[in-house]
Amino acid sequence: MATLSDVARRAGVSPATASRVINSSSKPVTDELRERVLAAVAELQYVPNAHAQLLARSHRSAVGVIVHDVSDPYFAEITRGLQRVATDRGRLLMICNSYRDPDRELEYVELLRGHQVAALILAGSGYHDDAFTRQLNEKLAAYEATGGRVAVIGRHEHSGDAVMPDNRAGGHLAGRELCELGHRAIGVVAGPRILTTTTDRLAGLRQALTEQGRELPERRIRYAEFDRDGGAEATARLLDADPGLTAIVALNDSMAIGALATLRARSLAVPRQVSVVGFDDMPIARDVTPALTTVRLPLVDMGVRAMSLVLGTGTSVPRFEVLPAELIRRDTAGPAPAQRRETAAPAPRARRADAAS
Amino acid sequence: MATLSDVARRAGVSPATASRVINSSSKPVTDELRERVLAAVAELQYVPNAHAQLLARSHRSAVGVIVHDVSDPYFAEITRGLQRVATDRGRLLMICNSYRDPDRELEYVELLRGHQVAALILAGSGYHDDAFTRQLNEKLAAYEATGGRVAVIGRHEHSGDAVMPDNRAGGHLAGRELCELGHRAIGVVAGPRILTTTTDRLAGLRQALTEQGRELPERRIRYAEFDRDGGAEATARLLDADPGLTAIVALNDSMAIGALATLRARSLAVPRQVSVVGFDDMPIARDVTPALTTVRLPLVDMGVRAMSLVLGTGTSVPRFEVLPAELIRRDTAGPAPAQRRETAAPAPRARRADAAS
DNA sequence: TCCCTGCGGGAAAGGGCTTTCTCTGCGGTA
DNA sequence: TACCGCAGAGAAAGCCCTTTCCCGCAGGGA
Repeated sequence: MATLSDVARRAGVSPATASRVINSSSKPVTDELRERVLAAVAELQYVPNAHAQLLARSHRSAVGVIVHDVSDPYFAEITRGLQRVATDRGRLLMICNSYRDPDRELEYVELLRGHQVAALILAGSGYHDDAFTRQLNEKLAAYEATGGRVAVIGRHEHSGDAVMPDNRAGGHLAGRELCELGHRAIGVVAGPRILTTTTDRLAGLRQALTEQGRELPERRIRYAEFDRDGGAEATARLLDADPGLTAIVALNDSMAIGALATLRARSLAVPRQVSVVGFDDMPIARDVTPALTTVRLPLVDMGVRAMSLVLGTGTSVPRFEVLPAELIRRDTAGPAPAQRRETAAPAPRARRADAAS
Repeated sequence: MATLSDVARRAGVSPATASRVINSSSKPVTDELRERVLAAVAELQYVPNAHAQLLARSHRSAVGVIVHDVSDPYFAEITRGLQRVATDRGRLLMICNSYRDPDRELEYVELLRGHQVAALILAGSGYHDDAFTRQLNEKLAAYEATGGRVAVIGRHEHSGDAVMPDNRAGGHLAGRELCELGHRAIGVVAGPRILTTTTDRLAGLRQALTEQGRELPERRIRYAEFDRDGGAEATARLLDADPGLTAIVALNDSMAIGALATLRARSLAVPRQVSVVGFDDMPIARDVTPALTTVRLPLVDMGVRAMSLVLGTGTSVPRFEVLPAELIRRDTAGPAPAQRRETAAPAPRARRADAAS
């Protein structure tokens, strides 16, 4: 690889001058030398060694991001928001997938710190695991102590800046909707119980049912992986245990899609026999058939906010933003079947949130 | 940030010794000093500066990847394959999204070269743009000249190692299937015409139709963005121009999903009135309703192969691997409607490639 | 007792870049 | 004419590590 001194030598100038030309520094350089340097750069196909640059420069510019899995639409959307702001501000993003492995998360914090990122963003559910949470907080605190900025998305156990989707309110929306549609036998297809996202959404759901005089016994909940296959499998277990279920809440849309697959395989009509409500409103939700009724989270916006917090001026008080959830009514949730319905169907209203395009 | 000399000072040893302990070098260090160093590391929360390390060490380890968009399932799958091999070999991946912008692609090649990646993988369609192709090849050649390894996935215009899905054969499969089902009025929802992927798939499709005595006039092709909305929009234009179409080939699954949305919005039954065939077989294809008949590409495997090529021993002859396409029959392609059907329906056969799970 | 060997440790030389500091030479002012 | 100031270039000091080279010392063999 050609180095800066190669360029300088070829142009017949000092490395200092070459550097100034290449970085268009404020220090003036005569046009003639500038030309010579530029020519040498082109001839040698010179590209500065980024590591040497980062070492020599003092200011850090890249931002580290740790997500569960970028290819999961939930995180893809959040990442889109992060990217948008980062690109606007000329920041590079280093994105790492933890695949929901707490140890890997810890490792990545170290790795990114080692890469001298200016800020760190952790997106995705926290864990009900005190030892891990303590360790993570220690590492984050150490990082912040050296001037690093930290923001978390969707996890409340860290003390720094945080952007939180209102998971609890979202769960509540889903629960209330199904109650109003007259459902009593409601099953839940949940993500891993160690995730705070799971328990938060579940808590809101349970609260809604309780308010309506229903309840949510443990036997109507199945925990599985937070993905399509997990949802399919949990739904199967749920139906095996209680064939009389008239509604299923899936704690994210991927699981909801799995639930729909299982229902289809068992020839249960949606929503005539069984209603389904998802969570997140990822893009594909409107394209499955029937289109998925779900709880929308402003995913892109969450990313935008988190990145803005972290790149903005730091305050000593950690900021905490809660972004609202919203119920999107499409076609998978309908009135409970008559023989099981307990209350009158609600007044008619527009049932579709968005037209097919 | 604590530095190595901070650690060394605190432990009362030289930086050399500290470095040896931290990197568990082969050079022996007495247990006592080792302990002291480790203690100092823990107390100071020391993390080595990755840039300094990379500068000091000679060997490059990270691998750069340029894709159109990781959150696009096509690339998500490829990336999964890349990751798998990279992780096995202890390599870090730097993934960059070009968002199908050739200039950004060029920039990223420079950027990754600057970051001293050991290898570079470009995934995604090439462009019908000679000036760009030449520039890219120059940059890649310059990189290879300094010992870098390069592999491309799905683009044939570069001379190095390449992994190619058989786009042409895939197009042929889709075309033949629809011909055998008796379709004559076949429309195509295509990606941007500047992409080689588009033209390759189109060429195979056209060949199949020609072989069956049909043809594929330009007026039955609509070009649009390679995503869901592009597919929806192109399908609408196609149907407006020719309402008598009995089949639509979408040149990727995202577009196919858009096509299904448009057909649904126009109350055209799939596959009774209009058949649809997609391309890629991304995971969601089996979960839409009706489940999507599509051409499967071994996406994960493509990633695995490319990474293996690039991390394997280099040969002077560039290797070129073509991976086969396969038709996956699900529920969106059926016999042409009777009044339009031109040949007898084919012999009955199993129509579903995979059971609902 | 002396020398050689080998182990454990440190000094120091990079690695490629940025940036401050220094130096030279010129034009302008008193 | 003497001096000051400044523009433009280079020298050199880091940035933080790794790794080679070298040194001192203890133990073993002659």
